[in-house]
Amino acid sequence: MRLSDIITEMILKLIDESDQNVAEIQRNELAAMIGCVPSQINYVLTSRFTPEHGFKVESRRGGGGYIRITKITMDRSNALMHIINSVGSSIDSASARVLIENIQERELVCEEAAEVMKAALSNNSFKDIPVNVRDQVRAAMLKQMLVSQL
Amino acid sequence: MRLSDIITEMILKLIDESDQNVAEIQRNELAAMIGCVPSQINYVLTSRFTPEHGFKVESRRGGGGYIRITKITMDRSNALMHIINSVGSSIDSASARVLIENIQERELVCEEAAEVMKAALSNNSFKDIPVNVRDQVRAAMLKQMLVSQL
DNA sequence: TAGTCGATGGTCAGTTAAAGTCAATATCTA
DNA sequence: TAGATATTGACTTTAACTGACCATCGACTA
Repeated sequence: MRLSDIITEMILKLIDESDQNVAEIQRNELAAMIGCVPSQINYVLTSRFTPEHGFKVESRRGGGGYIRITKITMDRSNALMHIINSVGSSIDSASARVLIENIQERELVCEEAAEVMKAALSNNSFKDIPVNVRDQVRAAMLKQMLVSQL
Repeated sequence: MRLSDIITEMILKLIDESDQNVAEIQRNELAAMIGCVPSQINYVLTSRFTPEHGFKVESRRGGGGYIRITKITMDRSNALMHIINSVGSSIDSASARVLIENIQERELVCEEAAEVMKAALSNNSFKDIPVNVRDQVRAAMLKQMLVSQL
């Protein structure tokens, strides 16, 4: 059995045992328990606990640091997830705007958040970004912002 | 639990209990009560009770010395304007994140909006933007987003 | 009134305790 | 066997914590 699978199972088990769909781990501790290098934990997190997989990962460095993995379950989040997955690797300005207005109307995000998203994606913000990567950057950013609302 | 968190909570509680948004402590006494070195109190004060966090700290040495921590209250849009004006034409990722966390803590924007801002400015979103314009784009975008919340 | 002494708080450089990144290498799988 | 996936470990960054030494204040005393 692969290391990655062992780590994945451990984390899933921790989430399952918690009543909040959250697992809070200490990277070094978990690595020691499993017997792998700490950075392997990062690999698993970035390859299998991504937003696309329905997870949110937060962390803090320094003494008393931690990594918190949350499983997304709610309806609103499901709808958002669906939208996130529908955004490809590139999106033009007009489509992005329509999309944001749509999720706002459906009350998937609050008005303030929607305003911030529109501001972030505005032409004004993008004017120094080379044209050839704009739509790509916009898509990545849009997804990142939507994920933050899960 | 971290020492810093314990100290932070103690101070916040003292402020909360006072009717003037002020806590007055004796450094050595508090340190002894918690069981840490006195300078740890300073660490907490400089890392979590700064003006950016909305606090003012005054102190006096010598016999009968004290440390007085005051919570500043300011009108929301004035505070936001002040912050927008303090952002130059370029800002690095870490500074931007700190800034957003501050305005969130001070409740100048709602949590959702702050999350969106952090997501938009994350390194992840900026991956495809040429390094030489990143900080510039970030500053423009940050200001644009803050303005959207006025 | 000047000096000094005890009681405070302040500073800073160094240590420890995390987590993050990245490039090199290994292993699988189509 | 080529390309995707997995694994490793050296190096980086961030946050918390400590202790030795410094600065300031107030009171007391010669």
